[in-house]
Amino acid sequence: MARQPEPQRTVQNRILAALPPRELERLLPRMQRVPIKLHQVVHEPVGLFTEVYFPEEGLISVVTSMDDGSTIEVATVGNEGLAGLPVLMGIEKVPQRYLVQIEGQAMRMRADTLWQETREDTPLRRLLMRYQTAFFSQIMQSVACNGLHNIQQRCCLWLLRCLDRSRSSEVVITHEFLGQMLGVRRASVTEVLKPLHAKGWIGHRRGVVSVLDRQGLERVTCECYQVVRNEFDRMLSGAV
Amino acid sequence: MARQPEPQRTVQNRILAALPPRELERLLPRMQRVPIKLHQVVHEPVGLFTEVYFPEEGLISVVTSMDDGSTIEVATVGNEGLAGLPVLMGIEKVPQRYLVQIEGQAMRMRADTLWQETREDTPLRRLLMRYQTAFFSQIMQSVACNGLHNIQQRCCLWLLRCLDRSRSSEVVITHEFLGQMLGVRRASVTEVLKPLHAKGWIGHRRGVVSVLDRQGLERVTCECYQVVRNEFDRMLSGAV
DNA sequence: CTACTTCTGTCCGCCAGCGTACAGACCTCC
DNA sequence: GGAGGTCTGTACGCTGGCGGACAGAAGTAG
Repeated sequence: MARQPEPQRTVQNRILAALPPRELERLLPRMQRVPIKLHQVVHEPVGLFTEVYFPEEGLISVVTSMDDGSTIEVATVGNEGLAGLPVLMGIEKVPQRYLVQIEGQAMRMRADTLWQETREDTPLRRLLMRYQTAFFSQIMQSVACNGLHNIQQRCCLWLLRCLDRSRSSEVVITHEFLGQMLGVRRASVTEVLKPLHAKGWIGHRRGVVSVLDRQGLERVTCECYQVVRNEFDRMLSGAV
Repeated sequence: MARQPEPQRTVQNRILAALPPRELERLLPRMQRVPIKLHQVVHEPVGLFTEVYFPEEGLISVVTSMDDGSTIEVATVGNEGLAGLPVLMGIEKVPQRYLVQIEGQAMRMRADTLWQETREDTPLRRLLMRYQTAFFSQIMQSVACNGLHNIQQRCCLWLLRCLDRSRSSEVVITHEFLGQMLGVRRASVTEVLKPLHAKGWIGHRRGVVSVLDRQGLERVTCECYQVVRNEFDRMLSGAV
């Protein structure tokens, strides 16, 4: 698919896009469209949240580390959301790392601007609160998923989520890194990918996994994929 | 420990207790102190959130079920929090079940009252937002915990959390039920409790686990216990 | 006291995933 | 083209937890 240069006017972030046009117009000057680069760290556990990101394309992972050095992804943020909810809550520091998993671009806003813009009952605040609830559901579902589902299911889930946020069907990631996202050994990743490859659902290149058959993956993923998707749709569609 | 009848004036819920006195006084008439009974369901996935609960004593679990009938706890709410955050967000339905795990009492408020009271930038809203951020951290830590830690660690963690919310050291629960909270087999619970019993850290009665040695449990639990505790303290203490 | 239910302890074989290790494949840079 | 780093495939033994089952213990109702 040829990459079309986006006109600056349309925003691809679903929250921003849902704003009343005049409100969006008012806010646009306070934001900047910036590229988000692979493995760029948007927030460190030690630092302050000085800026927030509304992704338009690409994916930001929220990752936790344990004392023993093991890491695991605890949430993802794509064009349906915002990386920086704590700012909305008046909090500037959280113990998780936010890092870019898939390249793309995002609308960036200063943290204090967001804070000002959401103190009153504005359309933006309403939308963000709905998003927040869906985000809660996403994480809660992940708690359950990590407790109940096996590596292959979770690996497919992860690939599908990436796919939804990427315009390409190629995911740039090593098995080692993917293992860190899933909280498992590198070798386990290789092992669960093998049968998927054998069935022709995915392709390989060094450091790249490409999805060839979405339906295939959807068949072996756990229900968590749909549950979370539905919940986001419900929240962003305006249902109570 | 003899159970003292609480004077109606003091609230044991940490959020309410942190309100400015006049604000609390204003809100008290809009709340009711109610007992919360073992296994009482505070919110069903199908129903509406008509009321919210600020627990004073006892514990409310947030539980998710999968299509295959397996269940697992995804969060807990004690006297540090509120069961009903989605209401704050203008949402009335969530796909999780809220059920009482440890008896006690809570301050109950109508959902629409909470909504009205938190539309503006009130002290209650500020506190709830801080709580919300800590709650996010709790759930994220649980995602990691379920992905990385073993059953014994998680079981101890669960017992400790109960203990923190209970005035007694006895937790009324069957292995079957505890298994459902942890997302594991009933027999696995029996197995991980055995060594704890052998070390004299816990005692048994049919349907009851009593904690005899906190320190012992803390030694084998994963770091998640402290991480979450610290995060709640940080949020409720007012740090940014 | 008896009958019945429910809860707990235990045991079996089994398998997913772990830790570890090593060799070959791939890419990049010189 | 060659050297060196990095990524991937695979293998081996081990263990934690599973599914399933059953017997005995502890309550409960009659």
